[in-house]
Amino acid sequence: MTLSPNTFTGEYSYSLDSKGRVNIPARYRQALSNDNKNTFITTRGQDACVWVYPIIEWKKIETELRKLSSVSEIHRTFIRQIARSASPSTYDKQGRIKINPSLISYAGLEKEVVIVGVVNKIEIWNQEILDLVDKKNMELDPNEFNELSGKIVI
Amino acid sequence: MTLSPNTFTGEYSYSLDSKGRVNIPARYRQALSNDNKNTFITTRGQDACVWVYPIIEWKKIETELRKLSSVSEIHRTFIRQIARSASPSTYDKQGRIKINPSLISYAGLEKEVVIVGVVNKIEIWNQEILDLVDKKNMELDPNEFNELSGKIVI
DNA sequence: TAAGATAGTGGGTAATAGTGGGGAATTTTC
DNA sequence: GAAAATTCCCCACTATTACCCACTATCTTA
Repeated sequence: MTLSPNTFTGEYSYSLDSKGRVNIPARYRQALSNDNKNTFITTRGQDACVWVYPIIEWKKIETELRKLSSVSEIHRTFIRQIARSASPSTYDKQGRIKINPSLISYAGLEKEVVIVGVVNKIEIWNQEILDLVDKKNMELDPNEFNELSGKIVI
Repeated sequence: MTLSPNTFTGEYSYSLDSKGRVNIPARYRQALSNDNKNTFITTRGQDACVWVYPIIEWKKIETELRKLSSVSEIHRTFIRQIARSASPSTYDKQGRIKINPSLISYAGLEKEVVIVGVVNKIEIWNQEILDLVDKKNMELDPNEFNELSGKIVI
C-alpha cells in the first residue's frame, strides 16, 4: 500500500556497493508515477546528504531556473550551483540508482547508508552524520518552530 | 535517461586535445532535440568560460537581442559581447566540437577542462579558474541567495 | 510453519563513451 | 599552380558504464 504518488515517508537502512549503487526502497519505487520513467535526479542536499527527486518534482525546479537571467551574476551563480550537482539516474532491474563519486564524498557516504523519505524527495545519509545533525537540531531556537506553526497545521 | 530536451545538468571533467576539440558528454548529446542537427553555438561566457548553446536555445537569445537592442545599454552590451564571438560547431562522429583559439584563450583553457551543465546551456571551464570563481561567489550576498533558494528549491 | 514470491546484494560481461592520431580533401599562401 | 597549412572524417585503443544473471534474505500466504 502506498500513499499519494511521488510521496515518500519512512526510514530505511541500505548499503552503498563498490560501484556506487544504492537500492531505492521498493515502497518508494512503487510510489513513483509512471511519467517518471523509473528515473530520479540526484543532487546535493542543503544538509550533508544526497537529495533524490522524482523527475516530476525536479522539473518544477528546472522551470524556475529557466526564468532566471544570466545577465545577473547572482542568478548565474545560483543556477550553476544548483544545476552542476544534479544528474539523472534511472534505476536498474534490481531497483538501484547510481550515486556520483562527488556526491558520495559530499555526503560522506560509506557502506551503510540511511534512506529517509521527506515527502516530496528522498535523502541519503551517512548514519553518524545524521545522528549528529539530529542532535544539533535539538538546540535550534524553539521560536523558529513556533513561527512554523503559523504556516502549517499537523 | 535524460531530462527535458535541451536541458543540461551535472559536471564532467574532459580533455581539450591538441586540435582544439572537446567531447560533449554523451548525456548532453542525448538531451539535444533533433532540430539542433547535432550543432551547438560556442561563444564567450559572462564569466571566464565558454558558453555552448544548442541552436534552439541560441535562437531565443537572438530574439531577445531584437527586443532589447535599443532599450538598455547594459543589455545591448551584453548581447553584443556574446553575439560577436558566436560561431556554430557540429560535433563529429566521436561527439566532439571544435573550440576556436580565441575562445580557448578567453577562457584560459588548457588540457583539462570542466564541463558544467547550467540548464539551458553548457559551460566549459579551466578547473582552477572555476575554483577561484566559486570562492569569490561565497562573498555574494547570502540573503539574496537564500531568498532565491526559498522560492525555487523544494 | 513451510513454500513461493518479493526484495536486496554482489559480481561478470557486452556495449558504449572518451581519447589520440592518421590521412584525404580543401583552403590558403607564395 | 604547387607547396603548405588547415579542416574534416575515419579508425583504433582504452576506460567506463549499464545490463544481466545468480545468490541470499525477507516477507506473505495458505
